[in-house]
Amino acid sequence: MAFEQKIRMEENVKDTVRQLLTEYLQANGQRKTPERYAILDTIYTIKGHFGIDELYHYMESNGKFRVSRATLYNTIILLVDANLVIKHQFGTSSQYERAYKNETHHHMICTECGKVTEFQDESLKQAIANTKLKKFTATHYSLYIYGVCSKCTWAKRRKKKSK
Amino acid sequence: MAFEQKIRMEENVKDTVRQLLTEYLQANGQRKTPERYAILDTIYTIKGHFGIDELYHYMESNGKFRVSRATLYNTIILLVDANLVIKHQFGTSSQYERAYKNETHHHMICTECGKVTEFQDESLKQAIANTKLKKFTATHYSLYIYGVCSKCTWAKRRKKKSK
DNA sequence: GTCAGTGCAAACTTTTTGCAACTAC
DNA sequence: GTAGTTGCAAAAAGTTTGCACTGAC
Repeated sequence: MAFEQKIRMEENVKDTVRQLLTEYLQANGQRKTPERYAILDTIYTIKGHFGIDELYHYMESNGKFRVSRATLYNTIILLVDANLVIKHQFGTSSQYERAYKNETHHHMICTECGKVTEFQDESLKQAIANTKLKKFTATHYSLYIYGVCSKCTWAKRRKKKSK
Repeated sequence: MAFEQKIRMEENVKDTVRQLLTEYLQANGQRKTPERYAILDTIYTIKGHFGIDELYHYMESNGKFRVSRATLYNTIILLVDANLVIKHQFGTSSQYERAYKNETHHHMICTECGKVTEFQDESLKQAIANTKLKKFTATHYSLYIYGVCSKCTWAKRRKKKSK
């Protein structure tokens, strides 16, 4: 796919989620503040996972719009409720990622170095989607597979030998 | 199964994990302190998930052995490394559960009230176990399905109506 | 004009760290 | 005896909260 086409698609996604946010705010009688749109836009600019602090610094250095941490915390909860952002809890701090037009993926987490790698698996995806739950309306899910990445496997062996 | 038999099985599990801890400590040249065994024992007495604070108060009120929070944090990391405890990150604070002889299960998490419910699903379990990962040695996994529990579904409807 | 939403700083919660005292080896 | 561990208290990290001010409606 051509580069320019990719950019155009990204813009479409941004427009769409902006629209979705507007609808959500209207439906809930909440205000359409510039902060909320700026935060949503930034989130859909970032690829992959991010934490609140990262988001804060990204927006600050980007210079387009400055918001306080408190507003980030408030807004991210709103965006999670609006199903525009997904929340994860990998390590100490919460991690987030965009929810709309984001390919479902699973996570491998290295227990040695904490590195998080995404991967796709169609049959796994289907197995989870086909699972019927009692007394529960599922909206989304997270699968975290813990283990040791190849890099750390070697580091660990060296470490054990030297002891 | 008779009640007494269950108790006996539980005791066997405790003995086994104590043994496993001993082996782990020996293999890594670490000390066999009474604190470590007391903490392991307590964890395998608790059924289900627990946080550090819960564990702290449980041990305190139980009166058998008093340990500091710092030691709990240190020891739980050790036990996770020894594959005797599994770490989760549901909400703000870390949650843990015993790893040995604990039926693999999945988690449903209500995004409204935060309630965590466990469930079993054999085909899901197999689908995950059969997934091949590149450059990664998996030890265990966690599947969290987010959504709204039946209780909160009703509460939410009432709330929306009243708005 | 009104009240939801924002920024700031203080408070709070959970986890980590430095250091003296202790104890398993 | 000596280093690995523990307990304590202080610090750090992440998140929430109270309140005055601002701006979307």
